[in-house]
Amino acid sequence: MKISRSADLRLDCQHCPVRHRAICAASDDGEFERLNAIKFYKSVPAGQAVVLRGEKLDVVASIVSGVAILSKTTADGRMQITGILLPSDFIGRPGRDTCDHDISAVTDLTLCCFRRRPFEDLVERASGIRKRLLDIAFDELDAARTWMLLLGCLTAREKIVSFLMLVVRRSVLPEDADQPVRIDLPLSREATASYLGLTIETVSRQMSRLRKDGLIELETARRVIIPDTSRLEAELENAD
Amino acid sequence: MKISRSADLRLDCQHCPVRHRAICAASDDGEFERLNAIKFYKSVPAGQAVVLRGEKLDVVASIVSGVAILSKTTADGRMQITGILLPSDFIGRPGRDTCDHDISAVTDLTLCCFRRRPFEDLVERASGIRKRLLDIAFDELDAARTWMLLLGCLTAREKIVSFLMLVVRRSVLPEDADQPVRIDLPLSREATASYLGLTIETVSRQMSRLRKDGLIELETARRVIIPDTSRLEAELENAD
DNA sequence: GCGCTGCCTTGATCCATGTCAAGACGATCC
DNA sequence: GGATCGTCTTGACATGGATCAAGGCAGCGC
Repeated sequence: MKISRSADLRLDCQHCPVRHRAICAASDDGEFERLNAIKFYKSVPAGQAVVLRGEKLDVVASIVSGVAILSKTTADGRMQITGILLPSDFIGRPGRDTCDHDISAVTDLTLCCFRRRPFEDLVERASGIRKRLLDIAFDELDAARTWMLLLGCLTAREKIVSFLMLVVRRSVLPEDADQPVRIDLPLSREATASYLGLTIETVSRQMSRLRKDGLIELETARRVIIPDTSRLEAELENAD
Repeated sequence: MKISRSADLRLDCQHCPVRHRAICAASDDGEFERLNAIKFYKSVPAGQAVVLRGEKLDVVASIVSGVAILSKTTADGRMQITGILLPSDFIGRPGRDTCDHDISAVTDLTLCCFRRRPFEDLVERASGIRKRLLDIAFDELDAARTWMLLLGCLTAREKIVSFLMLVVRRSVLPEDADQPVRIDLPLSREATASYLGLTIETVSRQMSRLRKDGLIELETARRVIIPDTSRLEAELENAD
């Protein structure tokens, strides 16, 4: 990733939308100040790569706004999306200067970046950040393993329902979940297919079947209304 | 996991087979002494669970000898193995007292355990252990994501070849890899199937096809001879 | 309005892998 | 040796999802 500071970004930690969930969340005042001192913002336009596999990556970052994907690709071009990155999610690997993933921006992205070395030094000294980092790593690991269950064992319909419920959980407040819910899918059909280990056509067909079964309505291809989330979730009673 | 100390285990760190690869690897003398002071050994017989999903787990541990598996299961019994644990691999999650996985012993197991709280305290104070732990977590994460590519994109044959090569890499010295190699598969056909997101029958058939194609020989079902590892690996030229 | 272009949907067909079923093989016990 | 049991292999068949192919539809530039 080229480190091009975005002069037009004047975000301030006080008003940062991810202040309480990102890597900086658990830091006390002193740690926070030091993080603040070394941070800089960066924008990445939709569709552009943030890093490619094997490239040098000498920053770590939090996503402030936008959606990115982590992916791996086979030599002959088959791609698997291994994670969606939403605001507050963490990018990069302390202790290593290369990346073994492709990361790319799905929408326009704002990143809060830290040069890796100063960040590592800070992690050494700041126990709040350190704990948060370790927790983030283990949470990601749990999520990856949960996704392995999905990829290896679930049917196409269960995969789609799992994906819809994932978006609901990340974008709807728990207290609103018993009413009809409208969600915007962060991924195209193609990206969804790649995330779920399916093809575009299968994703599309299963969406149509869920619509015919009355479990969802499609306002547009990317905007979904779920009249009753518990009924949709019930489709997973054999899964999870 | 019940903490039953094994009185008959008198292993000593000096002669520990995983001394240089496990969580203790990067620790300096002082840290090492303190780890040593709180460690205790535990045996788990083959087939027995180490922890079940949701159970309390108030220790962390390194595998000293034997093979264990991490797995997740759906409500109706479909199982996905999410990782194989071999000697030097790490079990447990600092900072959390429950486990969201099943872990079970495939062979008789010897674990080097640390009660979680004292271990966490030590991690706070010992930077060598801390770095090693973070590195282990990120390595596991990379491995999990690589496996997602396998589960989502590879064919049955490619999955089997990947698995065989994985065992080769973990059990054969690099300098011996250009000669015919004999490996003992750590998993039954059933467990292999579950690891690869396949059925027993498909695993068995693909092994037979690899045999007919002259890429492997089957001394027994679990003991495989690979006359030419590079030729086997070439089967993956479209994958990875 | 019209014609692109990119994304999505739907239908027809195919095939890799799953499912069901029948042995084969090896270990263990008597 | 023979019976039994668990594990593995092989065959016949079924099917979920992939592939191939043909439009539909919304956004955008002209």
